Amino acid sequence: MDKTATRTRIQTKNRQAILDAGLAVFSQQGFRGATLDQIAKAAGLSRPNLLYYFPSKEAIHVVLLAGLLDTWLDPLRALDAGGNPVDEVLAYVRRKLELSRDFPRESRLFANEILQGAPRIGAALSGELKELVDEKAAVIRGWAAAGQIAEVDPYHLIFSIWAMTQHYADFDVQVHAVLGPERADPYPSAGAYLDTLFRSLLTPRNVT
Amino acid sequence: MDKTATRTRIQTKNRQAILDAGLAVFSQQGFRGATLDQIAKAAGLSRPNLLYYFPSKEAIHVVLLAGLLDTWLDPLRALDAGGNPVDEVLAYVRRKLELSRDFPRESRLFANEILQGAPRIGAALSGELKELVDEKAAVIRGWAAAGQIAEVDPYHLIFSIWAMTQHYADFDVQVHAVLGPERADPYPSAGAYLDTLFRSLLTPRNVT
DNA sequence: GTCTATAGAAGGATAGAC
DNA sequence: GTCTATCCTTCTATAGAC
Repeated sequence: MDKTATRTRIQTKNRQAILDAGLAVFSQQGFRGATLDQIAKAAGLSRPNLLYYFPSKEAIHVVLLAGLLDTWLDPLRALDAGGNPVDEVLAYVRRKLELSRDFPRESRLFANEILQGAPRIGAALSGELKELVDEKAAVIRGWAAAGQIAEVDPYHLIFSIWAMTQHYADFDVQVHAVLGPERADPYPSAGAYLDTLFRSLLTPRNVT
Repeated sequence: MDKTATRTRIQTKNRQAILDAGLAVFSQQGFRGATLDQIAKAAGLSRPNLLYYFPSKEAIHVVLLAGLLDTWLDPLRALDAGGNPVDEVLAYVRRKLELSRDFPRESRLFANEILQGAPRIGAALSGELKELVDEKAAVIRGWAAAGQIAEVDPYHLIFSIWAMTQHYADFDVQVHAVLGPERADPYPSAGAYLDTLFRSLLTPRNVT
């Protein structure tokens, strides 16, 4: 039996409203900084009613974090050892940037969790995440050894892709403050810039 | 009269201990997530005694944030329009990375403030910060127009430098989880990587 | 300057009527 | 399923003794 199948329409709707509100509040205030009042208000429910759907504040946070890492890593999983090396990396950058554009709150939720020392997903970082990165780092190292891309540290390459793409979601306020109102949407130009940046890094030259 | 001159030795010492403790707690928990108890305990004082030195929780936070942006921007201010373009940018990257290595808590304090929507330094972002970045962006644009560096969007160039250098402080936990215990200090290799990355981006080639 | 005691507000969670 | 009322804890801040 699928648990969701036993839910009425109004249950599904309210659960979803709470998760959406929780995402908004937790991603901005962090777990400790968020209050049930803020979440309830954003969800359009009373505080006790909210607790009818979730047993505790933490339960909401846990549901939000679960699966987040998965979504976040899907683009890296898609990196194909059999594809064209430069294209594969650039496609990864592009997909990661799209995630920041389309799911900025999820990105900030993740950032908050890491800033607070990853109390809830620390294990997944040194487990799942490390394994996947090790695997893909080996792929990238192989491409470099074969002369298909320039010699780079694959770990720092991946870190730099994460840092730069997530920056547009996490530091959104700063980006907009600096660019001013004339350049309201930074994503098109950011995409072009990152494409140029990583292409110039990876394209092999001066092969001896 | 310098206010600090009128303080006794014990006042100076305790004030400093509180600010240091506040930095540790605020940078990890954010403003709302931090409690006076945590700060007092970290400073080795009782809670009422802490409030003898600072009138409120917010007062501690304000002192910590004041001057933070200044320190953060000093390396950018040092970018010299008269210097060698590529060297100037690479020196900026290096200095910014050193800041992350030497003051990771300050970096995380800043990250928390931005994630929360920059309630206390939003004005400085669209004022001071934007002005400085506009000025330096014009310098970089000039270098590109003169063919001294490759054509790049100067704003995204600066964003990418911020993102990648601060990443090692802000996402420290994740970086260490992925690299594992064997590579405890990521900074030497990060410095080399970033040097290569921005050198390959900026070095002009295929001049037509 | 530091402590104990405590006020007063806010926050998480539960009880029970409807 | 939703509400009012309420309990209990945590939190910021103050009072006042020492």
